[in-house]
Amino acid sequence: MQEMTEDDRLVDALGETAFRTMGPLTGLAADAGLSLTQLRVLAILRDRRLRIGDLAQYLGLEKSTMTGLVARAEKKGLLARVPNEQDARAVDVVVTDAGREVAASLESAMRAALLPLTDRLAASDRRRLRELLEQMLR
Amino acid sequence: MQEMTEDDRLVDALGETAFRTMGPLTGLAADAGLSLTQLRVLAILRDRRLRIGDLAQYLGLEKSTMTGLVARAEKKGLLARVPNEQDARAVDVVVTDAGREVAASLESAMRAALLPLTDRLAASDRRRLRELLEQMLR
DNA sequence: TATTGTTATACTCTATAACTATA
DNA sequence: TATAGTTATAGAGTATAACAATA
Repeated sequence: MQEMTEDDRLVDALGETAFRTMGPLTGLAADAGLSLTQLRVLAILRDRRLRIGDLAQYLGLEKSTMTGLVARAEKKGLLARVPNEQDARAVDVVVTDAGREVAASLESAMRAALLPLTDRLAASDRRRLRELLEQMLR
Repeated sequence: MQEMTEDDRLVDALGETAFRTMGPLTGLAADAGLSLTQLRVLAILRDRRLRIGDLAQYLGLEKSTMTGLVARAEKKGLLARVPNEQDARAVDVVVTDAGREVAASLESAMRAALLPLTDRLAASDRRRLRELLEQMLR
């Protein structure tokens, strides 16, 4: 049996962390009648408006997939399509007031749901972990 | 605008880390013709055999969902169903040799795919991050 | 001609409800 | 009667390919 390297162990821990984080998030989104992807779209559009194609690229999805996601969120009243002023082919996607409310209430629920994950760490370790993750993501 | 607490920032960083980790993993699994869930099943069954219901519970899915997942993986030759010896109603799921090969090759590909995520950290910081994550997950 | 978004189609994932076989 | 798993059905997410409107 091959010994795992230090970096292998880090990568494994990142993977496990991702699964343990996604679980609660998926559940919470589902409770609100949303998929994780729709939740991400809501978060992304919180402070900007993007065209369908840009949104798709941002999420690594096909344009046609984005069309469907936006259509379903629009039917729920969370997003709206508005014509792009510069380019008549393009469509801007914006969050509605209702969408903003849902996003805000989910945001706090998610923080509450993820916090228990960090229970095993002392406050100083949580701070250090936060610093390291932020640096990694920068 | 409310100031974010230290813990809020940690939770946000965990969420972002999860998304940034899942992206590459999903892509790699897809390249191998697998969903992330099927990959997890392969990993879970690496060193044990579980019944359909136990697998479902482990993953937080319905039995009927598990039936489909196993059926598709079985059709690809990665998993096999074997009758449970104690209970004639039950079915054990096991990984085939082909499944083991796929899992092993994906494992190394995944490590390679996630490593760049940690580029911005010095070796000592990567080590510290690994320690903190392992402690958190313990 | 090239690009933006939509539509048509197909497959996977997921859940709920009804069912079969066994306990 | 209760449990294990399957089947039928339905909706969401995803991709590919073909298409219409605009650039």
